[in-house]
Amino acid sequence: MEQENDDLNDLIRLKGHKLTPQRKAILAILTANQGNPLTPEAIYGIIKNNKSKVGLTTVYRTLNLLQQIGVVNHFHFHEGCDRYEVISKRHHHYLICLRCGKAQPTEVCFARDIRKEVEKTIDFTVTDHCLSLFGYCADCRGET
Amino acid sequence: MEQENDDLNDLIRLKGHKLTPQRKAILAILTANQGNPLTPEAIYGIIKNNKSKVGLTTVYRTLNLLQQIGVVNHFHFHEGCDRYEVISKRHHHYLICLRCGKAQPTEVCFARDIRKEVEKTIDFTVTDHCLSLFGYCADCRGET
DNA sequence: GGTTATACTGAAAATGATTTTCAGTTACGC
DNA sequence: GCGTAACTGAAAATCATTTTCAGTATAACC
Repeated sequence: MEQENDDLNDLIRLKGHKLTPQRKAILAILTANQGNPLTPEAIYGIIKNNKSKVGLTTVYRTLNLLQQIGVVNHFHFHEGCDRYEVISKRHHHYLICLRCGKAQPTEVCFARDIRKEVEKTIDFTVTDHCLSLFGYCADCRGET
Repeated sequence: MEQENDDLNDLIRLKGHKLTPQRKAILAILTANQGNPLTPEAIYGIIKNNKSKVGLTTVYRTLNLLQQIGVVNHFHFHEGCDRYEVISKRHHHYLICLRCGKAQPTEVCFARDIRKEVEKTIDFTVTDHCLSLFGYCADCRGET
């Protein structure tokens, strides 16, 4: 995990940005939470729970930077705010429960097929996609 | 088109809500813009360009109502605001150009396959999904 | 067709997420 | 080590959206 972070830390420098303690802290939190995309507010909360001290502004700015250099992805869970996660080797999407709000990852994705199909019919080059599935998790399905 | 609106207007009453001129106006704008999901602000702008006068608050409230009774859908185009469209018989998704921002609909969708595949591996009932494809349209592909 | 309760509307204020500003601080190339 | 350009954080600004509340209008009832 430390190893992993070293790589990502190096990437920040490689892309011409400064490696500050704030950026390291945010990246560490994100890598410790793979499979659990976090809101900026949640990241800020985790930082406050540790001794560290990073402004919320910096959390937003760092997430934008990390997204720009291709380290993190963001998701919309119909919540009014975005969630961020480090991009992992295994492409995945989320199943969001409409009752309890919990999100669980799934590796099921037909993006390649969709892309191929789209590009066959429309003159458009697909480079990215965003898929979220909504429904009810095992715990919530039975409830009224 | 008028015919179509009559059906939707009736639905508002059927679901126990009052049919006000404001709601009729907003629904008319939405039905006149199928295949072109609009932001609340855009709807408000169109209303102002006509003689009509509807508050922005009412636009938001009406969109929520229409969504609740299953008349409209909303989309996220990574813009910071949602877009709304009347639900049509033909299920579709959008291709959003990362340069010019234009969105074009496509009927390509593997939702049924994705759902089946997900439910085979995870104990989760999928009821809805949200898919957006990003990339470059024919006009923008060549540009620097 | 008039009356009335209740739902609806609009302006302004409140909220919540995010961005900008700006003065002070720090990483890192030299 | 030094200097500069990039970075940070607090406060203010912005933008989308929701709430509040007093006034208004729909449609159910007579």
